[in-house]
Amino acid sequence: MMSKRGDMSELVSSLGWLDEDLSSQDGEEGPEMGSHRSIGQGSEDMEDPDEGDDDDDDDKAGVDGETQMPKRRGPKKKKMTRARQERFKARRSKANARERSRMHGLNDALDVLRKVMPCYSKTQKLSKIETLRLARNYIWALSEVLENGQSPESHGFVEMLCKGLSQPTSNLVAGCLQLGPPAPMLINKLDEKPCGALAMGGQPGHGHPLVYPSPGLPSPPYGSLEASHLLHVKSFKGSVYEQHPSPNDCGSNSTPPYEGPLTPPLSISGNYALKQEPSPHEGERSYPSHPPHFLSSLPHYAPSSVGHLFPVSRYELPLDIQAFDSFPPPHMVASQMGSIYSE
DNA sequence: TAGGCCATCTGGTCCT
DNA sequence: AGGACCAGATGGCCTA
Repeated sequence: MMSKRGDMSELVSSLGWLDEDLSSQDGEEGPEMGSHRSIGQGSEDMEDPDEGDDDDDDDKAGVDGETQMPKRRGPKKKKMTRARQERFKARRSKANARERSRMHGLNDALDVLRKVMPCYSKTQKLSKIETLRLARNYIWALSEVLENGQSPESHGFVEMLCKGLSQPTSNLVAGCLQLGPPAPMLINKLDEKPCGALAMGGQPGHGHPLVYPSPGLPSPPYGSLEASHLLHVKSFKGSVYEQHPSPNDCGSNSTPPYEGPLTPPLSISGNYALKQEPSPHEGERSYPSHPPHFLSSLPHYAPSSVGHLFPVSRYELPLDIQAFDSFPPPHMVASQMGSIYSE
């Protein structure tokens, strides 16, 4: 398959805008990146700002409308002097480094987010998209707890958490929420144990073989529980199936569940005996109409304070997981989240 | 081997 | 002018 980039490369090269030296730019950056790295350098970035007025903007000439000039007319300033090459390379290299740094910051933030999710695994990281989906669901579910009094032990709560998640992620979450109350000795051993094993056999009397494995489902391990995350699941003392869904559960309360165009239907629904009805509004977002009120108590933080992201290794959940018989009260959630951004 | 996920490079656009 | 942000492209790695 000839890629677009490949096409551009050929085009640019044929126009003589490329200097063979450029193909080795950014050589200091990582082992990857192959031949495509030098593509697209016929843009204005290549132009030397010192070259005079009549040299520039021949790209824009074709865009500005009145004149239907072709973008490139004739062999103008196609020569890449050594100095220009060096300038361009330096600029590109700096931009690449910034972009890498920016993406690393984004990934660090995602890691932090993963760690405050109700299910966290060192060995089986949630993908980026699944992390975001689970976070959305978690906020949504907590808001239901706070605003509508929905029980975090209810079947609807778990259903909300798993809404739109992929099958393995749903199993991971469901498996983690199957845990009984954390025992101190158990907590220390949770790190490396797949939560599936815990759910199935680690907690006799609490682990109900209702969630998985299920025929056709991938087998655990999907992850394990961090001790700090047991705070999120401590309220799940028994199986979620020890209760019948109440009229307050998400399926019937005022806040319609999210039914976005997400991943394929959840097999977990079978395990939970949940009904995954196809949404009549596929593609529409159906979030709660207003943000959870506990979020309003979160401290404001300037983006700049998040810019230098706190090292993940230094991040600790400040909540005492033993302190609550149920979900942490909103103000604790808020303070916890506030502490994330106060470093 | 196909597909999913990811990191990286890149050029364009917007903002300060 | 330079940086931040974004989206597209690409190739590597992993797994079913």
